[in-house]
Amino acid sequence: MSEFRMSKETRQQRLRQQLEADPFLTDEELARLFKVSIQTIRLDRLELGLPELRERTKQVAAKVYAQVRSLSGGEVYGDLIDVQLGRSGLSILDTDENMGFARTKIVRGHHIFAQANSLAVAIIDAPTALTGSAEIRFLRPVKVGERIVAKAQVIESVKNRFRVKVESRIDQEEIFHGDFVVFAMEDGQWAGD
Amino acid sequence: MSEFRMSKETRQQRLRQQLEADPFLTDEELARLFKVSIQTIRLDRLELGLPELRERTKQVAAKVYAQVRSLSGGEVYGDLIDVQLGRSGLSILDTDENMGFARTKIVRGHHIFAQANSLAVAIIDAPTALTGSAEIRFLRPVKVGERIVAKAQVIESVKNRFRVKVESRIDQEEIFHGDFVVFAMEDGQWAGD
DNA sequence: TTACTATTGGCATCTGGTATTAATATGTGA
DNA sequence: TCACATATTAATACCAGATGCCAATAGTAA
Repeated sequence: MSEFRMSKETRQQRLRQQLEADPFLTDEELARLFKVSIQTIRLDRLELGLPELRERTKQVAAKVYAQVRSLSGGEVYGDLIDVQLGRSGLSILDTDENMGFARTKIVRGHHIFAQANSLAVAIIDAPTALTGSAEIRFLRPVKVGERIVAKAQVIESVKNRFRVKVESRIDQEEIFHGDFVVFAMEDGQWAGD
Repeated sequence: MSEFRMSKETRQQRLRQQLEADPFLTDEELARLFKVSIQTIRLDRLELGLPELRERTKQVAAKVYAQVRSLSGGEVYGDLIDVQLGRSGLSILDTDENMGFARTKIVRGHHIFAQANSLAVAIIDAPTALTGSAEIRFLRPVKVGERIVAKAQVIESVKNRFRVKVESRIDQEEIFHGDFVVFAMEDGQWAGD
């Protein structure tokens, strides 16, 4: 019979945690969970500034969606500033929120790689070019919001095999470099594979 | 005045594509887009078996959410299937149209890298982990639509420095492998940088 | 008791739909 | 050209999961 009555404060804290753990709970379910009325839950959400179920769902969905899309963009990841086909190229990437880890705001390595890789491929003077291998190094973490400038240069080419060096900088400071081996190919070379 | 009237069939096809590209469109917006009434859109969705906005949103959200939550949500590129923190992990990436070059339908290397890299980082048992360097090799081109299974294994760890080997396969055939050096870090280690 | 906060209830309203039925267009074959 | 089929639009009732607002009640400390 002794129905414990949680203090408003602790209830609200737990509410926060609960929704963090599972954002797909309706107010009704939450009300049952905390043994209070639906209205109380709504008041709590209001006071805490927590959005409703649909909004939460949308936020979860949109977050990932943006992430995947950002990697899927055009043929070059970043903005191509200058290209001398077969020789060198330059691209800029403005990093943003959804390229980074939510907690640390540090840009995930594969975005930095994507910029370098797509640039390395873009400067090859051939209908199609594919990365064969690469040796890369991340020199310091990049924070969300920083602008990365990548410079690529062909340093050797033997037949259809190119070695491309890419250096990425933020304000002159080198934050990444990579040696890429890229293969140029005739159209349809791999088509019947 | 010549208002073109798309055939029902082509409209429905485009509707499908449109929702694939952006699942967050209401019937109203779709109606405007296709210049038909809202009812027509609803009939189309019914015939095509396409769920309503909220359902679509939920599905996108749930998919992400299903991925192991050991990291904060959708931090991994691909679907995390299994993780033994500090030891090994497995992820699947279903490649699609917009991961590839439009002309050749070959998946851009950085998507393959992104899967491997984020997996390598995910299996480290630390609040934060960052890629320091990597040596990678693309063994054959991947065509759009193929399913890549990446397997990662920690093969050495000295203090906060881990060497992780990742092998990516399509139907048992190895298509990529990489040696990553990943650093684990305490919370806030780079914060004041 | 009084005063105040916390909780609950009731009601109108909103969005983005489903489900159903009916009224119009529009096109096509005979 | 008429008749029928198919496609489109319209109208209405209903639902979930909310918001916003106001009034009623419970609990609690001075």
